[in-house]
Order: sequence, then C-alpha cells, then structure tokens
Amino acid sequence: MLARKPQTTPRKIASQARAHATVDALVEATARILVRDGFDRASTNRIAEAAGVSIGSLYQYFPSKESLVVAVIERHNRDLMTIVNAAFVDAKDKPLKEGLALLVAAAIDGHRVDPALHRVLAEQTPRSGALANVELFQRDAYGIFRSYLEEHRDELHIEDLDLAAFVCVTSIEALTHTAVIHRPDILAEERVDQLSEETSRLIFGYLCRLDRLIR
Amino acid sequence: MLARKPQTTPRKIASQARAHATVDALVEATARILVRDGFDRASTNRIAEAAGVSIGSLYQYFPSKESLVVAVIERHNRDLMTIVNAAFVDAKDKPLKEGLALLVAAAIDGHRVDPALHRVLAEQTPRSGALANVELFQRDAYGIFRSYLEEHRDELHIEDLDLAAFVCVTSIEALTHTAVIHRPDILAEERVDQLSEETSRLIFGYLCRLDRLIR
DNA sequence: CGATAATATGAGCAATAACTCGCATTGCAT
DNA sequence: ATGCAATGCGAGTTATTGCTCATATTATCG
Repeated sequence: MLARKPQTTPRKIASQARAHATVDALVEATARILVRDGFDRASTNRIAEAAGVSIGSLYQYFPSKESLVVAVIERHNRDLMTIVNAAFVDAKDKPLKEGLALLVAAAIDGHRVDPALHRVLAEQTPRSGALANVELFQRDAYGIFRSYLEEHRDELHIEDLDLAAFVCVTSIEALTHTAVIHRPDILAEERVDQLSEETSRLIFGYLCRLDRLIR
Repeated sequence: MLARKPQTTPRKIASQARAHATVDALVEATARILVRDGFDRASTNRIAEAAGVSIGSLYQYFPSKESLVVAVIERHNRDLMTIVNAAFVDAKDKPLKEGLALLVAAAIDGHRVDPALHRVLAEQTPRSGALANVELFQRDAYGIFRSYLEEHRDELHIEDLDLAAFVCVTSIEALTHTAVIHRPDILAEERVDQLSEETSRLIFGYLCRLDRLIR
C-alpha cells in the first residue's frame, strides 16, 4: 500500500532514445501483466520486472501505479478511436444506412482489438483517484457522432441532436462492449454479421423515426 | 492485504435475533462506507467500526471483504429487480408500445434508487476473485424479457428471440445506466420523460421491424 | 441456578506492495 | 579525454490492512 502520498512528481520526460524505449517497455509490460495477473496482483515491482527495468527507473517516469494504468488506457483508447475515426471518414460519402453499418462494424472491430485487455480495464480497474475521469470510450465519440448526424440532418427528423447522439453512441458501444465481455458466442464468425445487422437496424429505425409511418 | 488465504470459512449462520441484527448492520455499513470512502479506503476495520461491531464479529459472518461487497451487490440487485419485475407484471396486459414504456420507466427508476452506491459498485468494485461473476444487472433479465417477447410474438416479426432480447435489454440498461452515471443532466426532472420516450421509441421501432414499411 | 452454546471483543500478527534514495552506469558535448 | 547530465539500479523503508485467536459477555434451556 501507500507508504505516504507520493510527494515528488517524477515522470521525467525522456529525451534520449534509450529512455523512450524504457517508457514504452513499461507501458507494454503493464498491459501484459494486467491481462496475465489482473489489476490487484499487478504490482509495480512485477511490472518493472516484466519490462526488464528496475523499480527505480519505473518511478522516474511514472509517479504511481495509477499513472501507468492511465497510460495503458490512453493507448487502448487511441487504438479504438483510430478505427472508429477511420470509419467516420469512410461513412461520410455513403448513404445513411450504409454509413451506419460501417460505424457499427468499426465499433465491433475496435472492441475486438485486445478483448482480454479491454475486459481487465473494464472490470477490474477501479475508477478512483487519477482514474476517476478516465472512460474506456472516448467522450468525443459523442461529439463526432453528433457532427455526423448534422450532415444528414435533412434526411432525418431529429429535434435534439445531443440526445440522439447519446442514444446512438451509448447503444452501439454497449452492444459491442457487452458482446465482447459477456457473450463471445454472439461474436462467433458466423454470427457477428447478425449482431452488426441488428444493431444497424436498431439505430437506423430510431434515426429515421420510422414510427412516423404508422400511427 | 491478505495475510494468507483465508483458511476457515467463517460465515456462521445467525440463529439469534441479535446476530441477524449484526449481519444487517454490517451490510448496511458496507454500503455506507463504500459510498463515503470508495472501495479502496473501505477497510474491514472501518466497516466494522461504522457498523458498531467489532472486527472479530465481522469475520464470524463474512469470510472476507469481498463477501461483504457481494452481499451489498446482491441486495442492490434485489432492489432493482423488484422494481423491474413489477413492471413486467404491469406490462403483461397492456399493448406493446405501452408495455415497453413501463419497462423503460422501471429501468430508470431502478437505477435511481441509490445512484451513489450504483456508481461505486459499477466503477470501483473490481470483478476479480469472488466478484468475478457478479453482474450489476441480473442475468435473468434477459430471460424474462425473452418471455415477454414470446407473448407478443404474433405482433412481431422476430427470427432470433435471444438476440432480440440481448439487443433490447442491453440497450435499455446501458442508456439508463450511462445516464445515471455520466449524464445527470439528462435525468433532470424536465428531461427524464424525453429520455424515456426516446428509449421506448428506439426499442419499439426495432421490435416492430418498421423498416419493412420502406424499402 | 448452572451448564453449554452462541455471540461479541479488539490487540496484534503477518504479509504485501507502493515508493525512496544513494549510488552506478551510460551518453553527449566540448 | 573529461566533465556533466541523463538514465538506470535495487535493497530497504513504512504504512496499511486483511485476518486470527484467546478471552469475555450474553442468551438459552433443563
């Protein structure tokens, strides 16, 4: 446990290539150990050992265990958002229905990049202290999706764009996230397309307000 | 930390009223301390103190800190499912659209019973060890919803009932959960109905396959 | 009342793990 | 080459905390 609150704020900025390699090795090792041993058993000593780095060096670049985990989450988030952002670019030209299918597919792909790590980060990493405001899904996904909706405004009949973005992004994320974490069967090769199809339909129907067509 | 793996399995069963009171006080205190101090700072000693019970008594009924938290989660789950189950009963007679609205409203109500506790359990309670398989939303919600869908089978055009239940329950839970945790603004008195309305529409459109009406 | 079982107590043990610090090594610039 | 800064090292410190156990109190029953 904590000896006392860390008084110094180490985290030197690496200026030499050697130091950069050390930092990378530490982040990489943290991810590996988190997956292998779980959050509780992932001690800083063990992480340092796995990185082939001394515990002293670890604390030169990372002021706390939390900060290491933050780095891992940020990297994981970056990977996910790279895929999602690319999908937004692809979706831009396409008609709504097709575009949505691309976005849903990207969400699924993104969550499948490193499911084991995703699970540990989601289930075992307590959001307290430095991690309190770190989310597994970037906040800006809502904003980006909102912009996407704005581009299709004429096709749609939406009053509250923010709320619509909230509903869509939250649903898509939850469906892919929950499938990855709790329902691997749904993600089996033969069935992924079904999930993808259903999710797209869910969102498409909602956005087009197809309920206008009936009374 | 663990001295060694708890070798005995305490958890005597309380036979006298006095002991029952002790057990209740401990569960209640655990919830209070979790909310007040967070999971990490919720030590067994502190919980015992808050319950007005000695640490020794605590370990007579709960073999570990984890088991205390499990008890809190189970109680929280029970409260939530009581509300949801009641809604299923109410929804039985009503037409689909109305029934869905009731279920969504119940999900929101359920998540608002003790939002602070819900947040701690969701964000800070690591799912490892005894907590590995404890979910915040009962697994059987999927089954119950599936039965509900079966009753409305003739109105609907669904091939895979299981998948449909997964999509609906996961979406409803995520929307209410995320709103409670991250978007208190959406749950403001004037706006809850809007969320409720949008969520119902999302699910209703999906279930009725309103996309059949267009090509 | 007296005996036995149930319940309650809390000081202290044991283990762990986050973090420090003095010193060694390596790289860079002049 | 030489000096200085950057980087690396790891044994040890220290606070925390989950948990035990010997003992004391209270309830139940014949």
